[in-house]
Amino acid sequence: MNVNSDSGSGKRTRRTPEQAKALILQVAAERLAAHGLAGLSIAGVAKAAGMSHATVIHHFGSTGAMREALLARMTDDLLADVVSALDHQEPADRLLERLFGMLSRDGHGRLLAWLALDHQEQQDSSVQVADNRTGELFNSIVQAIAARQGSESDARQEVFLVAAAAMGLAISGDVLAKLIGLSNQELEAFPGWLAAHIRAL
Amino acid sequence: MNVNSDSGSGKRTRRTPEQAKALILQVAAERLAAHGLAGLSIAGVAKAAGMSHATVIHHFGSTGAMREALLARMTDDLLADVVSALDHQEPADRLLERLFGMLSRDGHGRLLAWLALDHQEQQDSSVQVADNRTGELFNSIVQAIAARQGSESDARQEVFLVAAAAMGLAISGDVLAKLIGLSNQELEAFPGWLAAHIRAL
DNA sequence: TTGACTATCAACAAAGATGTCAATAGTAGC
DNA sequence: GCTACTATTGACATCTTTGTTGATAGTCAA
Repeated sequence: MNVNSDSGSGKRTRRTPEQAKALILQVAAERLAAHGLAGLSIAGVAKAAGMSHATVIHHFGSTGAMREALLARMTDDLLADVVSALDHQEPADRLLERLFGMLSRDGHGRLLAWLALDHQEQQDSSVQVADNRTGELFNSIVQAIAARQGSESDARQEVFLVAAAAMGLAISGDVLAKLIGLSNQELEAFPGWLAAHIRAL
Repeated sequence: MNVNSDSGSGKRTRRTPEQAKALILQVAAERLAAHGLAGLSIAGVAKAAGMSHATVIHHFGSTGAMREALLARMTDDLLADVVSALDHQEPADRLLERLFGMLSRDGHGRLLAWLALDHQEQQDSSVQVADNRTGELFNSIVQAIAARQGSESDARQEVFLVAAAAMGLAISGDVLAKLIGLSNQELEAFPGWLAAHIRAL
């Protein structure tokens, strides 16, 4: 588990700030996937990374900042993946599969939702949950859809529907599927189903 | 704010267990709407209800049990509203408006999502997020849709889409709308738009 | 080698949440 | 009025988490 086998000796491992941040975020991502949101406590992450929690705070400033940095990194990955898929002109069903998959996997969507909920409660509008690159990506998708068919407003509604569904799927997909009686096969087929029907709109 | 102006005097207000539970849940609901999920701490609810937090625990057994009781009450309201709308044969767009509205209002969807997140992390499957009445309602809706058109599997996917979108909307509707560039008008029109296009499927 | 810089750490502080317990005080029934 | 029952309470204990601080120890440059 421990990245550093430092435990016994009194030696300190000194890293560059970049290395330290990268290590911390990597461990945090692993813990998010393994232990869920509760795994993102400052003490837990620090211990798993083989350092004191004071060090983590030293690098990120606060627990919240660390979590947002993690979200930013995961969102970077997500955006890169979507952009790459768009560049390679993958079909819509594959694209939705990727999007839904990445949001559901490794707790990304849950972290996003959790931070969004947190920010919603405080009127802390200074902190941005998602940066503007996400907005630009959404915009370009909207433009692409609108160019091919229908009005721009319809395109926005479409994208909004997909995005909202993706969030809902990531957060409570299992529960909803169970409630509705969706089989595992049907659940897996959902992205394809949605892509097919959205294309038909 | 305080329900009881008990503060100064040493008098105790003795309630029946039913009255106490009802009062606590009402105050909890108000606090959820006003202060968000953080407002559901046992101490906070108790103080707002004008009683000691030990009393709250006495009635519900634990903090988690109180929150689930609140969820159950809110879900009851939601189901009752949907069932009533179904009985009055309201058009689909009105129905979706109601559903989305109730989930977005008063933090209902957020509480639902929060509990879903919590339960997902613990493998605490003994606790049910939603009781089986919800499942029955979903099932009857699926049957109704399937009877009118298409396969039952398609109907399940449709219902699943709407449910997931509703959750996503409740949790991060504002953020998503901002990111996508959806105007307030378009956001309000979304339920109607979705109803129209789902009916066309 | 020396010194400045700072990443790192242990210890401490403070806040908050959850839950327990023994004592107290309403209330209903006798 | 008296008694049994229990809703209510303040005080206490415990745990978790976040954040601070002064000291320590790598590292690089002069």
